[in-house]
Amino acid sequence: MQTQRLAQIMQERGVRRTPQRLAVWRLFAEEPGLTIREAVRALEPAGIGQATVYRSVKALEGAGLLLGFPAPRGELRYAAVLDHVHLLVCERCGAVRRLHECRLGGYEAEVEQKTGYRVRGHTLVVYGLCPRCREGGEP
Amino acid sequence: MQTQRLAQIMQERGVRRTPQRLAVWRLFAEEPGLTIREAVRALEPAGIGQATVYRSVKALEGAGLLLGFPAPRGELRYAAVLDHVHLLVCERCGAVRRLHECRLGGYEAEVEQKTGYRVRGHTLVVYGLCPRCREGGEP
DNA sequence: ATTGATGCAAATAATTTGCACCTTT
DNA sequence: AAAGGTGCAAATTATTTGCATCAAT
Repeated sequence: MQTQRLAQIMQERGVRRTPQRLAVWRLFAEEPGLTIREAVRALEPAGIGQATVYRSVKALEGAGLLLGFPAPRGELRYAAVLDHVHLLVCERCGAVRRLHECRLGGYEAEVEQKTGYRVRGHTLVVYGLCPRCREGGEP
Repeated sequence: MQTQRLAQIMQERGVRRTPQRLAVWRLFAEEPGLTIREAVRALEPAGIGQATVYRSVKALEGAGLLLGFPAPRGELRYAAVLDHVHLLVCERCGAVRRLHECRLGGYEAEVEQKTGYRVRGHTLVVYGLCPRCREGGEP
């Protein structure tokens, strides 16, 4: 995968590159939309302690390598991010897809002008029903 | 405030209009960017129990009247929403502003076409530094 | 009247911390 | 070496639940 670029970014941003953090990131890259708790369970067999998972998520999130987003039921779920990612989330079954177009470059500049904020990035999550759930089938 | 429209939406969506829920909504309208826990503390003097606050937040969120968004430090914070709202969040001090333009109508339609999802809405959170924090002053 | 909401207190689950030891830089 | 990360178990916080009672439709 883009392990290359990942390592580079970690170095640039002063986040130590440990096997545990790589494992955490890879998990969220393979299965975007997991809960931290779910990640803890998934990584337990690999001998990674829960405290480490929590700490890694924070470190990676702080470095912009993981994106948290609120999911139905008030859960906070995460997805791995390298550059810029928009997500499409099914409200019924929780499926997560990535969207690759971004129309917001100009918008960000405009916001900077109007508000005086220094904009660093944004999070866009589009919600709806995936094709299967539209049909009313089981999630 | 738009208590009018709020009541209407609650009725339409089958959410009972109780004084507690109105109080919860109003709090998040006045101070967007609170944590549920912070709301619990704020509403305690009014005699609203914590279980009620948690349940109200879920109900209002389900009805699209409250929007959750991930804040720095992995916290999930909420803001009141009537129609469609975009948020601008300061990563340093946590200040929250509303943004009123939305360029994403066409984008949603396009996503529906390309993905087969039925899109219901979206959440946009723009992150950055507010004017005060840009200067490096205390939050 | 019926159905659903509230408060309280207790139960459960999620997250953080202290510490000795091991890894990255 | 120095700085920081890890695992474990314990401690702390956050969230949910059961139940009797009350309020909204």
